[in-house]
Amino acid sequence: MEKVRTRFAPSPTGFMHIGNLRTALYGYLFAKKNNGQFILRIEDTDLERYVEGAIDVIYNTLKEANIVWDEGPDKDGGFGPYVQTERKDIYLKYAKELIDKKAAYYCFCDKERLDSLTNETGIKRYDKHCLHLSKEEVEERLARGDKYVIRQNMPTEGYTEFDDMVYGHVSVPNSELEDQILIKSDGLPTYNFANVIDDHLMQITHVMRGNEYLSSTPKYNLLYDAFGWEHPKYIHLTPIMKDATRKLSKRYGDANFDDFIQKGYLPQAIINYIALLGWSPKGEQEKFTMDELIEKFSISGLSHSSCIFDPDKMKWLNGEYIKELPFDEFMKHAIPFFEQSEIKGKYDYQKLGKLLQTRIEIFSEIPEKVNFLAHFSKIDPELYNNKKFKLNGTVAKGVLETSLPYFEQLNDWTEDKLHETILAIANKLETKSGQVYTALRIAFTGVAVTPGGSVEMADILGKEETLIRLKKAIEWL
RNA sequence: GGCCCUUUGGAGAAGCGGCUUAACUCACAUGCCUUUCACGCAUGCAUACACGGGUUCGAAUCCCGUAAGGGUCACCA
Repeated sequence: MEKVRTRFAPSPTGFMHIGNLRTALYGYLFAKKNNGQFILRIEDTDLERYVEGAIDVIYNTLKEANIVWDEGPDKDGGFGPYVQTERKDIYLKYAKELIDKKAAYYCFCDKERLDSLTNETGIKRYDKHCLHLSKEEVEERLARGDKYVIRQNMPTEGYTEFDDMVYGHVSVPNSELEDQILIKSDGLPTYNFANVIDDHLMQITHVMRGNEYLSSTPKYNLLYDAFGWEHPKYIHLTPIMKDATRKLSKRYGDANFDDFIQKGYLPQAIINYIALLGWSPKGEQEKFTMDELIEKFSISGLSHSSCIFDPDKMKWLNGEYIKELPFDEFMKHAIPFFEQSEIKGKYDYQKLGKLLQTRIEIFSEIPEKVNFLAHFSKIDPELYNNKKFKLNGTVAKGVLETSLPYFEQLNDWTEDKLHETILAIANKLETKSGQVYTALRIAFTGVAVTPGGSVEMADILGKEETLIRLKKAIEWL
């Protein structure tokens, strides 16, 4: 088999959408699976949509996601340049070749005439008006400097067919194909044209892209045919939806890679999750490293139908990744979120981190999980009610009063000693230790749910503050 | 509207004519563990093959039609 070469060809519009990232991922996985190359090409032919710094967003996202390109604007593999605006002259040359072959023609129609072509259903289709211009007239108008575009001359009858590696055989009537513009009046190629030229020149063997291109694929093949070039293999990917009828898009918010990173998702978790969206591996494994993804990836696992992005499942996966992070790695991600919380600068982040690592699925949950520490106000006696430990406000009061002197006398304020102390208190009271633990935990924190038990809480609060809180809690009872 | 594509429980999906009284994962529920919550482990719920016709001894799996959803019909990609 020939060497596999795939490409990711984003437009620099400023964001890396999850759907785009998935397209890049699959292209990368497929290339690497087949020991091939993955090429990054920048499609910036739409000057109006160009956003400053957008190329860096693409670079950074791919790097964070661990998708490495073998060739690209910054990495010449002999097929450059890899930025379309830098290839402007190439396209024009090929367009002229097509004109010589009568597969394309100059068109001078202005916007008004084009608008007048609109039919009763509101759909306009170019009527090949300029195809019939005489050679002399064309040359005269060109010499005069008239604005022009170059259009592809489509057949009007018959069918154009192709085989897609996921959808199978697709057949489209040629009457549906418009004489699309190849070169715009600003001299730059349209996406459709530049794509064909570049994919051929860069020797791309497999074209992976969203299935919005499925119905225009015949146009591409007609272009390849006109040049006498071999078609690439096509792999069209289903869209990722927000719900049954709406596509996931940045307009509906938060579908960008960066947004997820900022919320505290791990790049590998995002990659793992989107790999599973629209592709399913053979076995039952769902958690994969990039290398495993490369090894397992196959076109046959690609889905035919659109899928709905499930934030819950991505969260769960992210939680799995968080749990297996080495602790110091976990803390590196966690610290910025502690800094954003209300306990900023107070309490031991390390100790809290230990408790939190199995309790969060995304890092941004940290503030809401620790903010309670910054508040301590009158505790509702109802909070002490606990059937299992035969606990209520009255019982709790006794437990707390008995406990106070024990803690006051405890100088070695460590988890081990705290445990011993609590056991001693339970012993003294002749009650279950759980009753003491629970009463104290409520007294120390004032909330029903905490990320750790009474010992951990006391340890984090420190002796001084623990005693203050304990005394207050007794008062409130 | 024309054309193209798609259709398995709430979500992702396996299934490729008999092994399917339809796997697995998330979500949800319950139990165990346990000083709360969570983790972990176990069980369960959902009672899902869009609908209608065929073909076949036999269909989620093949064929046709209908419906619904998506895409496309730009000097945007």
